[in-house]
Amino acid sequence: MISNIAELIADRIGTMPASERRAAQTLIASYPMIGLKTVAEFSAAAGVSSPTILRFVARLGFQNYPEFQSSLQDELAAQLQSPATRTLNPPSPGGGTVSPMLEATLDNMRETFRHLSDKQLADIAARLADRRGKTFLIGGRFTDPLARYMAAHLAVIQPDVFHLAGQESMWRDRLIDMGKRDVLVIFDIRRYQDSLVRFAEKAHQRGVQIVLFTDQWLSPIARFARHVIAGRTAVPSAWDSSAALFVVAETLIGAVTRQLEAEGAKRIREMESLR
Amino acid sequence: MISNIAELIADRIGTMPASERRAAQTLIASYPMIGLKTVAEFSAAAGVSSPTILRFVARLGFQNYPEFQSSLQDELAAQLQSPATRTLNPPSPGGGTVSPMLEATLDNMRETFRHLSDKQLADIAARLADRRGKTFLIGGRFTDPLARYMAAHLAVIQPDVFHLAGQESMWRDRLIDMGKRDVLVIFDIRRYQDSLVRFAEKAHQRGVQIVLFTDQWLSPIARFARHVIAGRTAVPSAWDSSAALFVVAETLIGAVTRQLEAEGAKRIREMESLR
DNA sequence: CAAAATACGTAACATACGATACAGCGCTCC
DNA sequence: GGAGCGCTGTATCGTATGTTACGTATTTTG
Repeated sequence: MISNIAELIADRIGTMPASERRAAQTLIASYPMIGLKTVAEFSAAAGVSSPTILRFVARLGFQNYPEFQSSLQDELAAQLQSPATRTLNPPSPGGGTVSPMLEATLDNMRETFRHLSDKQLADIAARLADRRGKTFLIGGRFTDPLARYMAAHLAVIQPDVFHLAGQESMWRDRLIDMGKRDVLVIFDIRRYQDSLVRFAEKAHQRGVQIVLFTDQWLSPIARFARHVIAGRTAVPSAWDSSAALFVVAETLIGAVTRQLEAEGAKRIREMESLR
Repeated sequence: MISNIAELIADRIGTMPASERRAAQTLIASYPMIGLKTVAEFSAAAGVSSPTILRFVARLGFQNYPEFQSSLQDELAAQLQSPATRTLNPPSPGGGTVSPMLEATLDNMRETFRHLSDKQLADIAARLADRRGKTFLIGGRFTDPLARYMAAHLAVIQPDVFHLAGQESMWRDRLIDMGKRDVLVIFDIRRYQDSLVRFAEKAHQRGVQIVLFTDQWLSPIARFARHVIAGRTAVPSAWDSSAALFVVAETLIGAVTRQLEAEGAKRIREMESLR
């Protein structure tokens, strides 16, 4: 049963020619506002001609453009009157595949942040913003992208940020550059990697401050860590979700950015001018 | 400070003549839908003549009727995009000071999935699970980690998954391996990277099916993409958040895993035994 | 590889829409 | 009670908008 236009589009987008598909995608991207504007504006936004928009609308089963718009408006009106139904994409009747996943992920985030105090985040952010030392980041098999992501952002606002990539022997040797004033950010969730544990231990012995992103069962690295962030990772799936940790990482990036606002802004301007 | 048209009307309704007041009340009664319809419909609903509607609109300070409508639409769009401003989000139970960052991120996810149907995700998952071709993944400056993350997971459950890393010249040459049966997953959010656009175009010309992860403003690559996922990226910060896209990526990984359950399980067992 | 079919845009067209001019009506204030 | 003013609707006009016809480009099929 198809109850709204968005679903209708999703249902038929597969049978559409390229240009009409572009129209469909443009509409979905800012649903449903573009559809309330004129054909000319719609076509310009989608980068196609007006007849294509009209053909697209006709393919959806409408007699003409105004009828299509009325339908969108009715839908909007219904939606506005009962905000409760705003959980659009109705709880997919039957074998709902998406919702449980998303729900679990959102729960994970709420739960993760519930166990995370503002103070803790502020402390870590202050540590990362403290520019007397260097910042190293590293992750495990599936979490290394998180380390990269964080490194990419931190590197924009401050110098001396290094992502440790490549083979174990490569980054193991970087230990020699690390000291008391430096920070090592490690991402490690189940199954915890021995190589990372060993690396963390060595770094710890050299006095490096370790910030650990892990799951709720805590990687053994927690022993050596100055700060531990335990994220929820459980989702209805065979593997673990890193989404909560990702959001914590973004939150930290935001906090650090704010602390370094002054110099950060200057830095960003400089970078722009280097392009 | 008057921020929306409803307030504006409430402010001036006292100074209006009878008929215009009727227009105002009619609009408020089913705000803002009537205002999006034609002057004729509006006037009929209010039981006044069309010139009265136009005078009413003029009195609110608009030059003409279309301008008034655009203003209403903008307002509506803003409202739809930040559900937080609607009082339906229980202000974080427990009264803890949750960072606005987290709130924005959660909103982004809800909003992103609101524009994303199960069908769409299922289609993309089916495409990715279809093992007649290869899967390539690539991302931009800040989104490449997402490509890596997805690649790492997909590679566990199926062969022929390649993350395109390193210098542009490196992955550009990989084009020669790509054909009609292959899928290219691209992550590209503002500021869109020229190199990626060029790459996507070339791949498209070779018949490669492109799955694009982008922001709500749509990377130019959308032109060439078979499937477009538009995630919300706005957070109270200087940069854009990729969290919503991350979650979509995880959801897709989950869907693909489920589709390949049978062979996937076998594959994972094999891998385990290789350790 | 040729031929047919489909997709797409340009440009001309018709109409429905917003805008305006004007006249009638009621109200207020000398 | 009459003159003036403001409010409102009817009728008309110009135009922006949706629509359609047609030619070219592209893809598909035999």
